[in-house]
Amino acid sequence: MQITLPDGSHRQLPDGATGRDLALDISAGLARAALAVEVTEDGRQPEVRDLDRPLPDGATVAILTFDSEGGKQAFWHSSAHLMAEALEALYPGVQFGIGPAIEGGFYYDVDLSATGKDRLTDEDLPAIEAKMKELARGDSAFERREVSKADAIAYFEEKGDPYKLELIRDLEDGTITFYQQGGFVDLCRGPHIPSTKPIKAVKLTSLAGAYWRGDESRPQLTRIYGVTFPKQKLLDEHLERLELARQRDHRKLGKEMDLFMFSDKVGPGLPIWLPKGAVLRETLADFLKTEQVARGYEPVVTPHIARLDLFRTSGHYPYYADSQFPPMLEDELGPPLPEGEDPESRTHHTPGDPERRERGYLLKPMNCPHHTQIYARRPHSYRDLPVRLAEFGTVYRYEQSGELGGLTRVRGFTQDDAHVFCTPDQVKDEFKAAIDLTMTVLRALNYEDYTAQVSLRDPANTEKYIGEPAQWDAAEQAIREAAAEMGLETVEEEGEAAFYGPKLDFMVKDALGRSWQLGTVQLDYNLPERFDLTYIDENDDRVRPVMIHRAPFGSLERFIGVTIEHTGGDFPLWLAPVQARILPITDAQNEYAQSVAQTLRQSGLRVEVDTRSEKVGRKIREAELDKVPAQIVIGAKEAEAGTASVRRRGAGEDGQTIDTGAFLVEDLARNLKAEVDRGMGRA
RNA sequence: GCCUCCUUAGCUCAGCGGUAGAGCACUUCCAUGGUAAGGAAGGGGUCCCCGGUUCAAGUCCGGGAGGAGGCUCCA
Repeated sequence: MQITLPDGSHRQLPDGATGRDLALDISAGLARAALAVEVTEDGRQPEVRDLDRPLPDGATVAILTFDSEGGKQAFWHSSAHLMAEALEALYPGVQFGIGPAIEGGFYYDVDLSATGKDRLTDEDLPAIEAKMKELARGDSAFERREVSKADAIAYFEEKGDPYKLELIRDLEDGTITFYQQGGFVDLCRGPHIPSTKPIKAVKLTSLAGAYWRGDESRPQLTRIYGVTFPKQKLLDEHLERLELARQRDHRKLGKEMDLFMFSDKVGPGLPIWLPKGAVLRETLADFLKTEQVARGYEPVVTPHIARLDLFRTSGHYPYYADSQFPPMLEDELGPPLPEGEDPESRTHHTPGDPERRERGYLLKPMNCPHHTQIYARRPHSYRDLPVRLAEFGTVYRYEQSGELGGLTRVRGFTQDDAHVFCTPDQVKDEFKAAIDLTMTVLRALNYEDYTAQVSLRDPANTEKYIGEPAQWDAAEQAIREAAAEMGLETVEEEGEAAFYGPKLDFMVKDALGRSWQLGTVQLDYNLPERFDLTYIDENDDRVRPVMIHRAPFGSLERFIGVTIEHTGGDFPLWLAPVQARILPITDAQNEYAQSVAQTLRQSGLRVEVDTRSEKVGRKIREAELDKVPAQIVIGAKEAEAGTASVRRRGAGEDGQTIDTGAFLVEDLARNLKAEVDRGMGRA
């Protein structure tokens, strides 16, 4: 038989040869490192398979080692099985859910209720790790076996594992495989590595509760997360990388750099912006406001609350009542309370009952309902459109307590929101313009590593969306076309749409690799309908406008949180809360330093003066740690000559130039100001 | 909301039944030093909150609040 390698070369092997045979044919070293193979048969998707399965004639085959993604996945998946084997040895009777490989490791969901062990804690993990290493040294092969559905069911009924049985019942007969290593048998599609032996370094990282099949109404299993490596050194490096990521965590940097805080008394998920953090917000907002003026947006300002009726019309209330702060009720117009019900309970959540027409106010969860009222204040001609209303609007959402985190998930946040009201003909151009604005924003902050996601309806769950299916189809198609015409590569995600329409989301990753939605452009045919918005077209007919919701940052909170991590706190000059710090060498230069600071401030720069009686070395060190981009050293020479020496942050590392030289103070001010303007795209 | 973990000085953390500790920060004094930490002295704590066990509780037990990582949900 003939096998093609990824480089295009061919190998002749005897019929029935396996991946291992192929690896051996190439080199003994590769055979030792080989974990699995990736097989591509004519015209099919590549498939990762066990090393010891016979190869199909004529296929293209890549040998996978731990260096490849597929190799890692097989390695970690096998590690999950190894952990399961260890758990079964330590806790007989343990029942298993699913145990997949994930990005950066693996987990297994287990139910310990039948073992007498009521719960697992961190202290139990080292024993499990030790057992895994012991079993791994036993060098048991992962053996694949095809079984009939009946046999599979019989096995797990005998074993008493209801979760596996449920999984098997959903599978088709004839496609079921078991894998066994040592005494442990698991239902598994594979692939696996040949044996447990390469699993040398093991770290179980955390415990979490996870509902069976992600369903809150089903039992909660214990999820054990772990990661393994073929060498201890790789594990050490992995842990070191995690530690470095933690150094970039915006919660840590935000505290160190004095950007924002939380207070128990103010409340969870309600960030408080400190002076330096407020500068970030305002600078970003100014940057966007300037862009928006150039793009035909008009600013508006609306209140933080509105009558419940506004949100009844918009559909936010009562359907999303449990993710909103409880309404402020004035009185109740509905039927009397049922016998025995505490009237107090009615002053909080009263979701879901449209007959009970409470009167009151709601903290706004979105700005759009308010904006519809601005549009609706007078009749519009098609000649007026598009109308683009922009507001940095602060909204409040009652996120579940377990969901809150730093600045990326909060309960009160400010959207750089705008709503474009346009004719159906204008939708595509307006949508494209919003994409362009979002990309401009991301470019200004040097974001390159983002993905654009088309968020679509969940076809299996259409009742949670408002509006007509035909409109949804049209809207989803319009988004695809606009993105394609903007040259944007997109991925499509079902079930991620807003309840009122599909959207295009810009996703970026944080320091820990979690993906967050920042910018978003959303298409909405529904609110115009609900609020009966119209314009008069060329034929003097009343026609529905289309609404586009868009927020290039998404929210200032999340955007800044992610940007802190993206930059590691090293903000570009235009964004840095303190752009320059003057460092007099001795107290004798303090006065001159103040005059330099004054000159720079008059150019609009944010400047501090470090007048402490410390050595320059100390002042420079601390300016570096505070991530001040321009450090301006002033000694007797500068004071004499009317100049200032500039040291840029990061200088001195790797033998770089330490200072960029002495400038006349006026020139320095002009240079820095020009750099700021360039950064904001206003050169 | 559920699971696991955490909460001690402004910050980072040690202490884990017997009168609260370190480094940094802060204050004062000395030193006036040219590109990443000069020296000395000093001040600073309801050990998250509420109960319980104990002669004695940051320390053990229960409950609560807040935070972290997951799960679920998501406008």
